Amino acid sequence: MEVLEKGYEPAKVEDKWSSYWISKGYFHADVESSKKTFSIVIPPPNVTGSLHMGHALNNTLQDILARFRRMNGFNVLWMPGTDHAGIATQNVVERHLAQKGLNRHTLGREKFIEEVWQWRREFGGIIIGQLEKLGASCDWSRERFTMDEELSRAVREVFVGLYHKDLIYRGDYIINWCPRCQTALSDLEVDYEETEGYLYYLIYPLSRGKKSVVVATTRPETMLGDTAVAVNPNDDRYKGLIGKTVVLPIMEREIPIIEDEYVDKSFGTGAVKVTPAHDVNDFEMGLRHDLKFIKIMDEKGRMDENAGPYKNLDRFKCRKDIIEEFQKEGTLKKKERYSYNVGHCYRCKTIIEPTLSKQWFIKIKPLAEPAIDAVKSGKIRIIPESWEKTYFEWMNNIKDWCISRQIWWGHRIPAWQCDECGEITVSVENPTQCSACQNTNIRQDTDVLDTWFSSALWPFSTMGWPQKTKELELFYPTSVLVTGFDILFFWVARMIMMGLEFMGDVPFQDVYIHALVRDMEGQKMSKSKGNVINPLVIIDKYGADAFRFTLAALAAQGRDVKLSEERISGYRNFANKIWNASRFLLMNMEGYDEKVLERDKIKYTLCDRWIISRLNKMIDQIREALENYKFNEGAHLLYQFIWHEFCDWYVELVKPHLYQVKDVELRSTTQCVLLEVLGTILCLLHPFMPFITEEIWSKLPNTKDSITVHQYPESDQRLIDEEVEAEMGLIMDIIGNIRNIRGEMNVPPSKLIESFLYCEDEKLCERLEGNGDYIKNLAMVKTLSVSSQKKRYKSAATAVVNGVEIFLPLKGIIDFYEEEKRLEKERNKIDKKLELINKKLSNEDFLRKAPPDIVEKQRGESIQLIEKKRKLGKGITRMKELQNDG
RNA sequence: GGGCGGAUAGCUCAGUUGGGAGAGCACCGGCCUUACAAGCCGGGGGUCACAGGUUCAAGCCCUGUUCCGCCUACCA
Repeated sequence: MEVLEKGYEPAKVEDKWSSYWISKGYFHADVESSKKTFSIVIPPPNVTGSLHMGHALNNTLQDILARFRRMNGFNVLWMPGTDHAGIATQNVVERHLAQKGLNRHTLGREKFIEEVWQWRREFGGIIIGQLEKLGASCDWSRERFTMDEELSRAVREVFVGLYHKDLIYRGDYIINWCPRCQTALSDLEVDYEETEGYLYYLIYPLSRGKKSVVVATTRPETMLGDTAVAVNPNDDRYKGLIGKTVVLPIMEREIPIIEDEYVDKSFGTGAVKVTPAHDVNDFEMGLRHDLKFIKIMDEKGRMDENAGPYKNLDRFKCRKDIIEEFQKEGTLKKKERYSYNVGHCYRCKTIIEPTLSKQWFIKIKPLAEPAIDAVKSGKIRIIPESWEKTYFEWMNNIKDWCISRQIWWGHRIPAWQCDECGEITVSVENPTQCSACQNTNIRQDTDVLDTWFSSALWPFSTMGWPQKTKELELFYPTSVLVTGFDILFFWVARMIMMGLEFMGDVPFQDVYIHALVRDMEGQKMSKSKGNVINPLVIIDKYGADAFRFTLAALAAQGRDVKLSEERISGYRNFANKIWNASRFLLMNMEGYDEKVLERDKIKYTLCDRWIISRLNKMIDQIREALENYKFNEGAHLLYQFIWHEFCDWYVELVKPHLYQVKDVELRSTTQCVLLEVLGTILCLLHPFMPFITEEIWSKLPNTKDSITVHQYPESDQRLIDEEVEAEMGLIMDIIGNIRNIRGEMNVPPSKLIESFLYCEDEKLCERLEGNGDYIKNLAMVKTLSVSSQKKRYKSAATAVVNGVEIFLPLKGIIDFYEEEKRLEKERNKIDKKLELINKKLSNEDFLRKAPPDIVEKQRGESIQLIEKKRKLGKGITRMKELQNDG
């Protein structure tokens, strides 16, 4: 029999198993299989990404589900892959090029894209290997990339499909522009940050007369593009001015004063400067009032020729200069400190500039409606349910989705404009001529699609759509999507819309939304805060299993995960505990031969029956937890059972059985139960801790295949035995009470003492007598006498448990005064409980209205407590007497 | 402005047909007991944020208050 090394060293075994599982093809989803299916698509990490805590949590949970289902006989497909992450990747590669003194503009588009591919081949996708390290049981043979040819084909099909349904349009709209990335961003890609700044009050003189209007603004440079001043129609202050004009300072342009409900009378001066080409609201006012749209900045955020004297100035320098100019002219009425939200590019943090621009949009309402229904009807279940409300809130107020990006890395928009007639041709295959006039001078749109456009197709594009593949037939819709709430709108909602539109069915049945991983203080982990814990470092230090288990144990639904290293080391200890229990077991397997024992003839001891009963209860509870995404419950159940029931009690209880060389049958039975229980534990634990369970499993004498493909334990209700649990429970209580007395009385463990049990029930006496060895061994007592005849014990410490009185003669050791205090403390506790129960029992309403079983329970408890109190009282009296005697 | 979540032991948090207040860590005391000191045994510690209400019974359901997070929004 192989004996385990002392102490578990994860680093020695993890890689071995990772490659073993893959080489055996255990994670491969077979389309020819007739088994029921379970499928998950991974939220594809950015190809530039490296494993962070969010990934670790996300993929640990997915892996637990995948392994759980696989062991339950499902044909599991966990589809892995990466996302091309347009802006992020382009930025990374640009930085990379900059080190070589290159930039994309000098390279040109084609060369640059080749560089990105090159970069991807060299450095991209390292996260895949990191996921393997974590133990993720993805079907790696199916790894996909959003820019793969097949997936790009799907993107084009979808674009063309939507275009022909008039759900994609192109137009001039105000969009969020990042002057650094030089691209449009969707509303979701803008991060707003509260920023300290100033609110400037600018004086605009009326064209006629000496009066003027004062407008308040945080972005004075935009005044160069003002084409109106707006006031609220109900604002008496400005009643007479509507329809008149002011002269825009610097530009010397006459612009109208208009009325619009949008204007808030109470803010600033109640008069708003209107810059339709550089502000979302002003844009809409511009449309309503048919104003001019004057762009004053270029794509780099510099002032352009429409900015008059400020041409070529950076927008922030211009702001400064404009203010100086107003100051000089005496037309800056005042400035006041003001904090307001400023939008930043989510990728590079540059302040975004709302700009008028020609972009592609998806008309989203028609797609959103069925997506709302899918959740409303329960076709898709969002877990925890509380997120449904957030989903509906957003979906009901959804705005058209700007899908074009002015970058190079991504899916280029499959639209060609004719030089001749200007018509647009949209096509899956590259066209050679204009669809309207057949001219061959056509040029493809230079924009690429928002990365989330291709992500939205992920659940079916990865399975071969638009072809009708077996994968789609078998695995779509997927069983569950596991993701963080931060991409609920970016990704989840859009997948639902696209899935319904193109597959005619939802992309997944369940959406499990987990929380964010934060640091101990509850702060989001970020490089700038320096509070990042690197999962790879953690895996090296504590092992992937301990790490995974920690994440699962902390992943309570709807609550953030606050991660600390202490916690991880705690679960590392747990892994070690399992290791050592297994080590102990293997050290005592000598002579084990399962053939010696015939299943149905095995004579189990009480503690065997007890652990088997407990185990079978546990199996049901863990199954239920995992089926309901209660990862933390599952983890805690396992922890509790393995450590505090199996190790602390069962293994300790049976040690003497193993040392029995004479009673071969007893020894063999124990070996058998130990192996059975440990094996089951390992299976139950495997989805959480795949490596250590596989390692130990491989060393057990009664196992053949990999645990990865072993059947997940199922409970046998016939083995759950309440009577056995009660009886063992009583013995454990007795042991606990004796240990407690020893502890309180400072009796060293090495000191063996005598013990006496008294109880009136003769049958119980017999049973206790029969199981006396348990008490002797675990409570460190040398003699145990059980009797239904009450004797008088001098100088004995006492305890009462479930009608059984315990007497420990501790002559010379016991301090009567201390013992009296100990008993009194005990009695006080009982008094408190009794008080509460009596209050209930003396309440007639309670007796009349509460369910009978509850009342009965309380009565029973009351009787027990009274009896215990009486016995403790006697003990106290005795101690008092002894003190007087002494 | 709107929405969501949280407040339970020193710390981090579990706790759903409403009936037992719990875990891990930390702390205190005792142990190298032949699997494990990354361990074993024992112990102390809580007005379940506050105020009301429903109920025989509330950490849990309802109302309000305070404080803290997060999401979202078009007050320049």
